[in-house]
Amino acid sequence: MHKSSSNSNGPRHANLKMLAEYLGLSPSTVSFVLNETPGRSIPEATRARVKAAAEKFNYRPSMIARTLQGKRMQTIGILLPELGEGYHSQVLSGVGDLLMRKDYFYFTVHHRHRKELVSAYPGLLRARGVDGIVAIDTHLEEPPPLPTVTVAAHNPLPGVSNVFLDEDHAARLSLTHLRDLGHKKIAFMHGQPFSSDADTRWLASVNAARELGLELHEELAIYLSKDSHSPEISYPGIRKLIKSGRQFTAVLCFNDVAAMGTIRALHEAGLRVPDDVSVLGFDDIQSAEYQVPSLTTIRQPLQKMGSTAAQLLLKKLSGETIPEAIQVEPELVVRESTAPAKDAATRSAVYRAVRR
Amino acid sequence: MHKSSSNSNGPRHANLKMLAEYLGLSPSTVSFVLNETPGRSIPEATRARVKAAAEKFNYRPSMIARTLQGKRMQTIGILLPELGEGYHSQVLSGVGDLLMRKDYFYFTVHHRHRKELVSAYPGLLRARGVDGIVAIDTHLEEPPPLPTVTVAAHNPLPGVSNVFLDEDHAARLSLTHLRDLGHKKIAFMHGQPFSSDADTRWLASVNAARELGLELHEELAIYLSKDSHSPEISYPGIRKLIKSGRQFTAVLCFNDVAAMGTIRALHEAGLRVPDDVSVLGFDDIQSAEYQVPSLTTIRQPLQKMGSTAAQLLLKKLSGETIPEAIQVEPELVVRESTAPAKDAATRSAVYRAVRR
DNA sequence: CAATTTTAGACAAACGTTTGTCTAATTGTC
DNA sequence: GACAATTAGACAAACGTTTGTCTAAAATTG
Repeated sequence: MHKSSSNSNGPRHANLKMLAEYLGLSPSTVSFVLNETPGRSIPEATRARVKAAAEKFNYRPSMIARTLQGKRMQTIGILLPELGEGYHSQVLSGVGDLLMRKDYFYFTVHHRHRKELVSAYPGLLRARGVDGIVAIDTHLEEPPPLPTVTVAAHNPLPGVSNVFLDEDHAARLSLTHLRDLGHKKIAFMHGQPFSSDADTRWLASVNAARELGLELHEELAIYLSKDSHSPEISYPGIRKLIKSGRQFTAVLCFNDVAAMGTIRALHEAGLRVPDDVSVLGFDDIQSAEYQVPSLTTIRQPLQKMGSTAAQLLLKKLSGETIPEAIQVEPELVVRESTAPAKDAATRSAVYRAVRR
Repeated sequence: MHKSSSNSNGPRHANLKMLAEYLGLSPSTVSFVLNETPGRSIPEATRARVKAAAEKFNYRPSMIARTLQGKRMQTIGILLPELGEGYHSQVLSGVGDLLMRKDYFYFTVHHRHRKELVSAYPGLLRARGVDGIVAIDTHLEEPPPLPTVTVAAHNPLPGVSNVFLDEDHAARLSLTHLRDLGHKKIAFMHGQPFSSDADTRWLASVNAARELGLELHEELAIYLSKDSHSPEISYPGIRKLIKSGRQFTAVLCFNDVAAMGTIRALHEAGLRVPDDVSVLGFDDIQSAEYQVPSLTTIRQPLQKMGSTAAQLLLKKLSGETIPEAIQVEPELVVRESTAPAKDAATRSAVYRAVRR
């Protein structure tokens, strides 16, 4: 049970005291040299000796002890719903990349939308000395006890900056594209209720549709509910829609993953994309470009949203004032999964053929 | 520049001393109660008072201070080449999931295969108090100064356990499948040199091919080199192969992502998968199932490899002896991207047609 | 040369815990 | 009732840093 010397059996690891003793100096002096503390006069000769010794013993100051002194740990905590592929991991990668570039380390904690976890984690992170928090697509009930920046927040919180997509712009981009291709009967998808974007995106679509003079048929709405990040989320909904016999020439998907499931469901029903039905994705995740057919989609700059959030948090930590709302712009990426709508007659024929 | 009260202006956060003062007890007594330290007699009444106060002030002991005392931080560091989608993030998700279940936290650090980073990170992690390291697909030159478990290690290291796939089994599975479908002219892919699996997988394929009486033509070999995790890695290689006019009826891909690029390249050349060419993936990443056509692939239990590695590390940390080599078994997942080989005559005709 | 300033560094407190040792009061035993 | 044993808790050292205060020696000034 005891561990005497957990791994290497050397004399633990070099610390300030050992270094000081070896050099015949006091720990404080060594500390001054290594931190280049201003206002302390240490001759160059001594500085050199100290640095050489630090190098020799591969000394690395304990962040732990340093943090106990009230200094920054250079560490932040990232809260997100889920590990694995898709939206979250893209944002995470943006956050992580920037943090590493700035010599920050980070904890990743996932909560699967469970309230107890979401509320417990900030405290646990604080106990581990993190300086701040980035929360991605996470429903925070109250501002955490640490400087925080959110990405795709579920609700505005005082003192917490939020990085989010311009959903109105996104909705206009996607619906304009479909309208220009002649689509009128468009199936819509509503994201899972636990997704922060679900309602705003839906609302934005409704507004944009009205603006563009497109009708929105409730019978063509698909409500996602499955808590999954694989394409199966949209599969049953699309199958049901196909079986219902209702006509549609395009599907506006909640995200690219849902678009993949949609394409597969259509494919299995003998409907070709984009010849028979156009499919529009959302997010532009990495694999969107390499699907067959490649996905036309609304690109969210996910990595950039992540890095922006991280950057803002670091600024906040260094005392700067940062804006509360940071809106980023989407972009329409036209690929193969959308095409001009067929006229009604052709469509009906296809439908009859397909439904047997 | 100074920060007086970085965030909330309350009296910082509850600590042992404050709690003790409030209760009229010494910090040690409070500590004994909260940690249920055995061998200390504290009457139930006092215990209740302490617990109530801790609750009231939302007291959370500082892991920092605790770790300084030599206790475990309940934190591990995860080393991997890259953030984002694919192989690494699946393994990461397995590791992260298990760690969170065990109330461990973790740092993720990525190094992009850069040597200086790989060698610097273990020390930096130690300075932050991590108890151990999981290194995924990472080329470690020497055993880190902390208990370590690797996944898909590049080279064996003394005292470091490694979780890896049974590549011979995998090669037999894939080549048997292709042989049974009648494929003889099979294009092979060699992974990027920085990928730990590249050589072993190649060698395993060569061996399995010999075993099964399949010939391996060097002209049908594709060498990946691009440091990317998008399907573009295989795209140029396949295009070149097609242009060369060499005949092949199947492509054995290094991974699913490469398979996606392969399918796309074939598709663009007017070759249908699996009708004209069968494509076999490797890994079975989440989206493999939802490609069109869905990928036949060799499943690596990536999540499980991650969780196994994490589990082993925790065991090691608690003093148990763990095996040095943990081999996991692959599984053939047959989907749509492979089909019986067409006979040579048909193939040639197709080729002529395609090449114009 | 005496007085002052600067230099080079030591010393000690503090950060928030854990834990070994100590003590006063209470309880139990004969 | 005298003694021992137990109970309830205090006290202090330690972990590895940082940092404010102090001091002896050296250098500068008049």
